[in-house]
Amino acid sequence: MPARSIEQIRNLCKRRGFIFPGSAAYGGLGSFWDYGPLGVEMLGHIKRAWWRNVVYERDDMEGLDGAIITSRKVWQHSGHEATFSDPLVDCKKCRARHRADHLTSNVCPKCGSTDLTPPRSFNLMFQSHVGPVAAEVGTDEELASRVYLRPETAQTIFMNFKHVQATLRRKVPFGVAQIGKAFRNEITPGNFIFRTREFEQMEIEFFIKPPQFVKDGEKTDEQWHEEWISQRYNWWLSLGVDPSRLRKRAQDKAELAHYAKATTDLEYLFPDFGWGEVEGVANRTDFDLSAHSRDIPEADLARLKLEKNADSTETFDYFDPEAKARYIPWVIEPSAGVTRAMLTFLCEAYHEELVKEPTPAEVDPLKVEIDSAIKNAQKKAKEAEKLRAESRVPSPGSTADKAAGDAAPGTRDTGPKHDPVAIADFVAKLEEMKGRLPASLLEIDNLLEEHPGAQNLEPVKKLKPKVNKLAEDCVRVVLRLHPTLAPIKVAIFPLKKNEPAIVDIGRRITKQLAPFMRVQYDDSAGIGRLYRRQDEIGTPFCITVDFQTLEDNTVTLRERDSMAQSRVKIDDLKHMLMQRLHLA
RNA sequence: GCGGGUGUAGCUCAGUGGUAGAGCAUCACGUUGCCAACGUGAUGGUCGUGGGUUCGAGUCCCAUCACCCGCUCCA
Repeated sequence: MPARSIEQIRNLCKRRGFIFPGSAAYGGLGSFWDYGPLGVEMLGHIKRAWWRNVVYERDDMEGLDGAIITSRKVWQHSGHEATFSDPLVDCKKCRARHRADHLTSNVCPKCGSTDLTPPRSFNLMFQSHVGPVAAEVGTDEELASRVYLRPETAQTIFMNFKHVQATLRRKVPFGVAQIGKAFRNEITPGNFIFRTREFEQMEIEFFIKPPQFVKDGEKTDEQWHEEWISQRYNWWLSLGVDPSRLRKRAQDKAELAHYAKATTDLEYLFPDFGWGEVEGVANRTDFDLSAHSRDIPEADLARLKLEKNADSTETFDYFDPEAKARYIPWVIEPSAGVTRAMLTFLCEAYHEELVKEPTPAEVDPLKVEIDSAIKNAQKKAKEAEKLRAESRVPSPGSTADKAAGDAAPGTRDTGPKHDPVAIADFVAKLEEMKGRLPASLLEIDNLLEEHPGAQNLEPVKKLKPKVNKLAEDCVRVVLRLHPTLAPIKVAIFPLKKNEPAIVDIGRRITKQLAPFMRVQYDDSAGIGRLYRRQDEIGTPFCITVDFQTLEDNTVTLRERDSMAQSRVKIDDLKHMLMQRLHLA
């Protein structure tokens, strides 16, 4: 079972050195995060895995690393300066928020009020200025020096289309990959690192023939689009994401960005907030390359709803030697978030497992308490039922309803605090799980914590810490990360830290493996605790140097997921680990 | 930005106006023959921040910041 909540992941990330809140000593800065020693390793692994897959393993791709700070002109002509901002109005009465450009009149569609705030514009791009002089906002001088932190890496790829094509002598179809930071002043960041204002992208612009030049037997833009969707989908699966939690979803026409003919999102089923986009594969047509080009024919400008570009000095076209024609290529864009990928892999890898069977002496008292909790819950359910029946008598408009009368439906239930239906469901589940103790210990722990029917019940409050304590004693947290993604690859322990011969060998193995993989030597606790620590950060292998090592030069190799142990010759360690970690 | 909630040690929390605490974690020493062992000791907090009330504020008031949950956002 993967993570039950983002909170679990956030805690683990902070506690074990993956991710810390940014600017923490000064109270933090919203939506900015610092990646710690383990986080930076994992980000690096994600990026390398992606780069290997889309650049090294293909024969039609090149790489690029463009500047983050980009001329304002780029974003004017890409359409971002005009489009990448949302004029918003708030309804003062019901507090709903609407896009001003989606309202047909000056009336709130939710409550009908006309008491709306004036539209306020949120440009999603961070801006700065090149040069030391600060000019007054909006003046020609200010606009001349204004630059934007790129909101997507894509545009620097478009700017370099001809450079890459010419210097690497590429023929269409080919693509350019880029990994780098992007910045968006999001109105609503949140869900930990899912949506942040500074994030990292992995983007490809794959240049293909425009439809009118595609010959029989060649792939159309739609076929290329499909192919990239499945390519990218498979990449996520190859790194351990379960297909039941990854889906492809084609965007509706209304959802499409200003540049796209079609977009399919890859969505992961996150805890707490459900399906969330982790990658978008867009068919951007020839929109961007045309937008940045001078000398585009009127017909094409009209088709793409573009203005004539008088600023650009280039035309981003391509001479196709086979077709003997010059054209502006179309573009398929697979675009994923690195930081979002990290959250995805962490959620997917997070597991809690019962590794120790609680004894009957520990479980039996729990059963007694569960029985009394069930009895109490049933009593509360009956009382609530009765209360509900009575409260139906006074009609809406009574004093109790007045205060909540204007609230949107579902915001506050002023009725009895117990919901008989929820309690009945809770009781049924608890009964069933009780029958499966001790195996169901974790499920009960979760049920007491999460189930709506369990809230506000006194015996449950008493029961919860006891179940939780026992669960903690019997559980291990393990990140079942794909070995490629694990921040630490191998941990090395001496079975007895006061035995110089054992310690020496442990340190020697550490030094021997260090140039090839991230290793961690640890002698600061008993062997069991050392294993658990590594499980929690997803280290695939642990090596223990023991007394037998002194006799036959073998060590214990312990595998994370199965906890199985085997003996391996020290001389074979490096080779074997390289193989099993996919490093060789 | 608006509404609701939260903020005390790395973590989980106790502390209702009178000398800042517990458990876990971390570190040191000893002990320990493979899955969160034990003993002894130690480190660690201007109680989110700033202001106010008070002889005295973790506690009461105001402001502010951050996080969480909602509000058409998309990597």
